[in-house]
Amino acid sequence: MDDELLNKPYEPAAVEAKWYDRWLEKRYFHAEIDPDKEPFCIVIPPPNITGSLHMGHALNNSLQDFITRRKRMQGYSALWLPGYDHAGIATQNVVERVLAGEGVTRQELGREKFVERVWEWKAKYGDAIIGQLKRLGCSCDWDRERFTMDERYAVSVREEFVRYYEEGLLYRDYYIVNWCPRCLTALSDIEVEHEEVSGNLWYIRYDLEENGEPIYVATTRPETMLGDTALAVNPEDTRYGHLVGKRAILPLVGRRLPIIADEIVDTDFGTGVVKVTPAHDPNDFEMGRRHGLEEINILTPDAHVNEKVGKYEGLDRYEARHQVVKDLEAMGYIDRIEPHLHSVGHCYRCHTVIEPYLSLQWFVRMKSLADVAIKAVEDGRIAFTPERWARIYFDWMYNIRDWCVSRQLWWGHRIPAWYCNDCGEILVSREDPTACPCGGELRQDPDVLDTWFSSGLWPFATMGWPERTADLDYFYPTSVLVTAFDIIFFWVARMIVNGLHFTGDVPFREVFITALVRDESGKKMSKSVGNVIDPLEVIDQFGTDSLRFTLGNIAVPGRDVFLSEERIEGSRHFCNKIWNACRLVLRNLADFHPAEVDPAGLELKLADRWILSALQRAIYKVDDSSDAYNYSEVSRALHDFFWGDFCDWYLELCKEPLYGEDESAKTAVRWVLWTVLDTALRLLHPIMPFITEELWTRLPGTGETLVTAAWPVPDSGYLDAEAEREMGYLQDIITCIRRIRSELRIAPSQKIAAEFLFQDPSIERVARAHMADIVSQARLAEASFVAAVEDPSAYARGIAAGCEIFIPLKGTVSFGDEIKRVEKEIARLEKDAERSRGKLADARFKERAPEAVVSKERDKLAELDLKLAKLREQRELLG
RNA sequence: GGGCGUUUAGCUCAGCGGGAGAGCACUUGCCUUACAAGCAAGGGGUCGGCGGUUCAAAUCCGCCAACGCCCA
Repeated sequence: MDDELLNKPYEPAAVEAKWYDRWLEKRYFHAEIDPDKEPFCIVIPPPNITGSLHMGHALNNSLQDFITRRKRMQGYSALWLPGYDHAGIATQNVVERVLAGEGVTRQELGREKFVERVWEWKAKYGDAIIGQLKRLGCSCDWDRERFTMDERYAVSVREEFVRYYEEGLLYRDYYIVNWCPRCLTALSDIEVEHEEVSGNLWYIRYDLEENGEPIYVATTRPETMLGDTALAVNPEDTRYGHLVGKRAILPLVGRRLPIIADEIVDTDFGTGVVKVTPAHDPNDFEMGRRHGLEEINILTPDAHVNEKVGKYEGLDRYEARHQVVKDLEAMGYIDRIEPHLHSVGHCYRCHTVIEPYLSLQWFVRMKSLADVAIKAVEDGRIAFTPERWARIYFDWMYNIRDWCVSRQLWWGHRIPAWYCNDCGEILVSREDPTACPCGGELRQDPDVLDTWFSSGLWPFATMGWPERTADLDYFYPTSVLVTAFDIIFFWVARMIVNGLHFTGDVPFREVFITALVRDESGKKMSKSVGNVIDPLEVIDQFGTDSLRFTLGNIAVPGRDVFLSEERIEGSRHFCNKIWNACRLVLRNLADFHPAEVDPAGLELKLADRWILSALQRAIYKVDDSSDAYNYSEVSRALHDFFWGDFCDWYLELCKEPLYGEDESAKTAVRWVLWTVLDTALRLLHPIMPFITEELWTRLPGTGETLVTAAWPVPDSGYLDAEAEREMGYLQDIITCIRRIRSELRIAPSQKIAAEFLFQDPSIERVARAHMADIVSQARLAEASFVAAVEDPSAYARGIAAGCEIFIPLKGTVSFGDEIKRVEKEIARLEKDAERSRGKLADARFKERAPEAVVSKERDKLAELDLKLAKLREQRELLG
């Protein structure tokens, strides 16, 4: 063959570089609005611009590409809309870290300069991410690439804010929020990660004002006592009923604290009396509002004690804790200290301990929005796969709380609210206002919006909403969202809420929740642990298709997946197998013209009919499993068909006619080879786009690209149960002889004679008709048919489907080996026979089990008994 | 505290009511003209434990244990 590429093992790098550029050049990935086609649309979960893509992205995007490519081949106008997310807090942190390396803080740089720096960062990493998606082979429509901070996208976000405000669903309030003292911003409830931390329970004595009666109060955060404005007990708690309505003295501070009764107090916690610090605990805050308590904020935004508590001012919260405890102890107010395990919230971006903090923030009123969103999933307009994730969604939605959307950051969508310095009026509008109606001076809210507030518009803002664009008309609602479970609350739920609210329709019809990728020891891959496998390194080493096939292979729905290099290597072997099989076929199809062949006129032999039948089954299986989002099954079906059926059996069996003299047989085989490869490469394309493209375009009579070629449709006319059954006999006979050869250590180069004694005439007919195949595959010198064997002890004796096979033991073979072989076989069959006999001896089995099951069992036992009889006879003859 | 998931061959995992499977690793024999990144054959498992349903359970149900995750 004169083609250099095909003379070597598969080299992914050259093939990948060649094809992706060509695909772009030809704009195959561009989705047109075509009324004659059904639309299919996926919007990418926009990766953060904080850095590069990890293995989770590789999995997620490989699967999206699989889905999109298959739909495109099925004739849909398939749009995969790409983009990335500005990721406010995460990106701001990353850039701040870079600045820190230069010895500058963002405050020193100033807001404007800082934001410029972030844009520079975005330019660099946005490109890097796109480069990675391209290396992965992603067939995104790059003409429609979007970024959540695009000017056009900002219009959508502004519209969202204004509409929510106008509808009364957005409000501004002093409220206790989750505050990150390092990021210096408010966070929403779900941006807080709770962790069990071992701390202490400090029992502090408060004295009753009227008579000095001691009241013991347990707390995990003694420093907050500085902001206490009450003590509380449960109204049902008989131990403390007499205290309610009286007052206690706050140690160190001397403030008089009312003692209140509130149902929220847990009688089992500590002593049953709790301190109430409305400005520093969410429960206390609620209690405080119910009872009209004073809210005393004792901390600065960076969690240092503020000027309200003279002596401790300037201490950070942990120094303050230490000092407060020390002082209390010195004054005899500490009753005891117990070790205590409790849950502490941490910032999901920087892992600093969260401080519940009173501040003025913007909130979205969620209840009514959530009700609509719940209904959409309940009535099936949106379906989750795997289904159980819907429950996670419901649980969260049912217990929804108002969403704090303002962030004290610089990187993000600026809140479109202006405050009048004179009259205090709040203006929220689509256009920037210049002055207050009262004539007063305006200042814009300095804060930005939660990133998820903007990404919650992704499926339709990317298509131009609030304008009614042609893209929205055609592609919206999108078809399926492919993402990981960890952002169901952050993102999936909010897109559903926004989609229903603003477009009146669901944003997507299905949500496919993919697995999380873990390393080989089961840990979540993370940079800090250092166990990440970089997708690009894997691609460099093994090729994109190997990585994609591996990711598909391990993608069992509903389970986290483990990735190891060994596994990827296995996929590389599969690539190479495909490559080499195609080399064999291609070198024999050089002058083959499929268009000139009339399939109806071909004389198909058993192996041809069998492989065509298996091919149809592979199509059915790939279709069913793809529709069920079970990519592990898809890749297994492809692997088993291509390697197990096509390479191991058909390619070996086809050589005889392929290299033979019979022209019509040759034509038939060449047509089958062509057909199987053509179809198999189409089936493989969505998961292994590069290698299949390279090989398919080399097949005679195909086309310039597989990207837009038609997806195979199974032809039930080729399903052939008879061929499958008969091929099974041949495989059984061939394997039986090979096993004898192997166990008797007969070298492959040594051709041997075999005598066949048939019990089953129908099998005999098949075997006789295909004896040439048996001879070639089992490496026989000659085959003969006998009615009986004179001296069986001179033979190795194999029992296959419907026949006995005798192989002369001419001296070269040890009788001892044959005895061992036969004994082993007997032992194995006996186990099966015993179980089968037991079943059939059970009257209730015969009564109640379906007839088909019973007769199958009977046949099985009869066959086993027959085989056993022959083998036992052989064992005795061998002495 | 509430919920979910996992437990099958040495390793990683499929299978989820009727004959225990794959890949890797291991053993044996092979450079057989597509492929040694390969071919052929083989060894290896009371399917976490206990109980139940069923003619039949790795598969369905209950309890328990271990590990992991989510929510509070």
